[in-house]
Order: sequence, then structure tokens, then C-alpha cells
Amino acid sequence: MNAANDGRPLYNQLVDILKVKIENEMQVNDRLPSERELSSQYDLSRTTVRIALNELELMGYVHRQHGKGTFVSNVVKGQTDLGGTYSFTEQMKSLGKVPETKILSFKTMKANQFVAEGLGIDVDTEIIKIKRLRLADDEPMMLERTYLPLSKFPTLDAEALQKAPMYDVFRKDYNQVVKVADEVLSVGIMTANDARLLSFYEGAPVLKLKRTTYNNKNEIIEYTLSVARGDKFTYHLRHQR
Amino acid sequence: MNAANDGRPLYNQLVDILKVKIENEMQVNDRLPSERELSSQYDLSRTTVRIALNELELMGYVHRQHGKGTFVSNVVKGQTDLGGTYSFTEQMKSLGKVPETKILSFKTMKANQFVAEGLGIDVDTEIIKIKRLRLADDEPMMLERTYLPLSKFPTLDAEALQKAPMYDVFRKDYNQVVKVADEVLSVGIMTANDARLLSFYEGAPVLKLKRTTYNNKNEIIEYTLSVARGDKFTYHLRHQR
DNA sequence: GAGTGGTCTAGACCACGGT
DNA sequence: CCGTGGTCTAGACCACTCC
Repeated sequence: MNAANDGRPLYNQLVDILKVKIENEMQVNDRLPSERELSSQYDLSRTTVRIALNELELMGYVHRQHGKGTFVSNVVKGQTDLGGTYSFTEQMKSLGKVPETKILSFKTMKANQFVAEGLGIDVDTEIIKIKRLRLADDEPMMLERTYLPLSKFPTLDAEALQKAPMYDVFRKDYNQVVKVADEVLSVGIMTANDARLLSFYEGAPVLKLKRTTYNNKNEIIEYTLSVARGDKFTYHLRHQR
Repeated sequence: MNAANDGRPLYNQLVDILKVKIENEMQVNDRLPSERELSSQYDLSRTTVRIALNELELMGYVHRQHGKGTFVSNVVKGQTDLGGTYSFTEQMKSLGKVPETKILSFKTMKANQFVAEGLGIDVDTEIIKIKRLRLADDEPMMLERTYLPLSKFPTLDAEALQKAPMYDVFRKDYNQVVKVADEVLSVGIMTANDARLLSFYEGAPVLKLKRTTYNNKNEIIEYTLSVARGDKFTYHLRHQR
């Protein structure tokens, strides 16, 4: 492989090389060099080449046909292939909007029955409750009520959340990586209180979103209820495979 | 490996063996035998063992820690890990409801501007338009208008769709495998016409769903607009990783 | 038959986590 | 230090596609 750029695994480096080649020099349905050719071209074992190609296949850049070869797929331009977005910030950016988050309140309290069920913990366990207003291009879009188990985020404060996206804080400060997020979407009606916060009118149709997030040990680390303005907010998602 | 059950790759067989072991004999956070132990226990190369463990990790059965070991996660009982469901039938089944589909109309026609854009084809290209009513436990839930490029499904008829789920027909009869599905969810208001078909009232809030489906060559094979009763329908989804 | 991707091996070295 | 998972090699045989 190219002498430079060490430290990273060779198959990752090959993924990057091939991504660039595909994007700049190849057309949809073009055949890539065979695994054996790539193997000798880049002086890698075929096993390593295959790991890289598997990666590219998962990302939708190529597809394979047994006995025929590996071919370029055409997602490529679909840039924002955030397959499985569950971040407001990312969603808005991918739509070309400028996202902003205002923390309306941040407090610790004891879990009531409802929250305890959502977080899979006992009633009266200490939790953090965060209320946030999400805006896009300065327009109020969504209201989020997030519940976190205090035991997993003992030192969290509002200030940290102002500085970085919540999931970044989870990962960097508390070593909590989001592995799975379950969401339930439904339609509802704007309450008087929410209407005031979202500068809209009571009784308007809203999109409701309930999210449960799990870490790599499959413990619940977040339970969030969101209410989004039905006239402004659309939810985009991509299923792969 | 066990003599029986050949034909299938060894790593798939190992995946099944370990799945059973994990479900029946192990607890959350138990450590699995090391890769080298599994390798000698089952008389497989470590490479093959690792492929199996990667598979289990992707499925959420285990998680790994460099230098420590491979540990049991606790999804296991969450059976319905249909990570990325985009099938009404599957969604309803997973909620314990009995799904049913009535085909209201099936016809070929020429694409207008709107459909042509949705399918990424030229105006006036021949297409199939299917209107279906989806019910759960005999209650009307959702109305779907599906547009397909006739060129990819030249012999499709309503009868075939009555017998099997649409994506099964795509795969078995036309060799079209769904690789990616993009969906956009939004909130809307029931039209008079839809209200009649869904036995509901005009002006009621509805969940609107727009789906674009791609095959493994990333060609669009389906464009569907759905309208679901806001009071009955919830949309469940799971993001992985 | 020649060429492709799919599976599998036996062994090596590295990086990380604990003792 | 040892044992763990992470990376990588060189080579083998199989299954599929096309000529």
C-alpha cells in the first residue's frame, strides 16, 4: 500500500482509495478489478481486499455477483447516506437547514410511573429531565422532553449540552455509545402549553415521536418524547438491506 | 464441526450453535469462550470463528472488548428485531394484529410529471398504478398508492399480489431485491375521498408516508404514497448502530 | 476451461486490559 | 507478563457465469 497514512488498518485505507476512484473515475455498473487483481495491485492479501469490498458493499457503493464480478452501484451522489439518522441536528443539516437547540429546563428529579417504565427502572429512581426546543433556520420545529437515568450521567449539566450534540456528550464524557434506538411515530394534537412554546396554535396536528435509546450492553440510556409541528417537520429515514 | 448439516457455510452453522447456547445457557454480560478456544473446540480456523462472531455482534447478541473478551448482550428476548421494517404486514404482525390487504385498483398507465419524478423516469413511460387498502384486525388503517415501472414488472397482475406480500413477488417473480428504502413521514389532513375509503371523517389528522425503494443496482423499483389514520396507526422503527 | 466471487485454513504480529 | 480481540498473509478449494 501507499507508504503514507499508516496507523489505520489497510482495509480502511483501501476503502477510501476505492471510494475516490469510484466517485471520480467510474460509472454505474462498471466492473471493478477482480479481487485477485486488487490484491496484487495494492500488494494486499485477498482476505484484506475482501474486507474492504464488504465494507463498500455495506455502504452501498458496490454490489457483487458470484462468478461475474464486483460492480459500481449508484447511491454515490445520494451523499447524505446517514442510513438510520436519529439526530435532529444531522437531519436538519442534510436538508440544508441551520439547526439550533435551546435548553428550556434541566433538572434532576425522581421518576414517576410513566418515566420509570420508559427507562426500565424503578419508580422514585433519580433521573434527569431535560426540555429542549429545536429550531431550524430560526423557526421552532420541535419540542423534546428527554429523561436520562442519573446513575449513568451523574455529572451532566446544561452547559455541556449547549456545547456539543447530546450523543457526543454521552460518548465522550460518559462512555455511553448508542447502539440501538427504537422510535414510535404517531399523529397527535397540539396542547395549549406546547402551542405556546412552538409559537403555533392549540389543536394543530403534530407529529409525535417517542424514542428509546440503548447502549452496547442494551441498557436504556435515554427516553425522549418529542412533539413536532405538523406543518413544518418531516421525518426522513433510510432502511438498508 | 458437527458432521451433519453441511452445505451451509461453517460460520453460519457456528452462528446458530452459539445463538442457541447464548439463549439457553448464558446470562447477560457472561463472557464467551475466547476466539482461540472456540477455534479449537469446534475445529475451525480463528478467521471462521471471527466471521461468526461478527455476525452475532451485528445481530446484537454479543459485544466485544479489545483485550478483555466477547460478552453476551441482552437483546435476545426482544425477538422481533426486525431492524428496519418497511413492511406493513410485518409491522402489524409484530404488534400482534392480523393484517389484511384489499386491492382496490390495478392498472397500467403513462407516468405524469409527478410520478415520473418519483420513479426517476421520463414522463409518459408506462407504469403500473396500484391502490391498496390495508387493514388490521378488520379495521381500515392505511391507504397506499403504489407506482411501479412497467419495464421491471411486465407481467405483474393483481392476482399475484393477492397471494403473496409484494416484496416477495418482486423477489421471486422478477428477481428484484429491495436493497434500500427511503421514507419521508409527515402529518396531513384527510381528504374527502380518502375519508370515504378509510371510513373516517374529512379533515382528520393523518400520517403521510412517502416511500422510494431501490434494488441492488440502485434503480428505483417502487414509489408509494400512503395515508394512514392518525388515530389508529403508529409507525415503529429501529435504528441499529 | 478460464475467471469470478465465496469459503476456509494455519499461522503471524500488533494493541489493549489486567496481573 | 499473559490472554484477549484486531489485523494481515499466502495459499487452497468450491460454486457460479460465460464462452
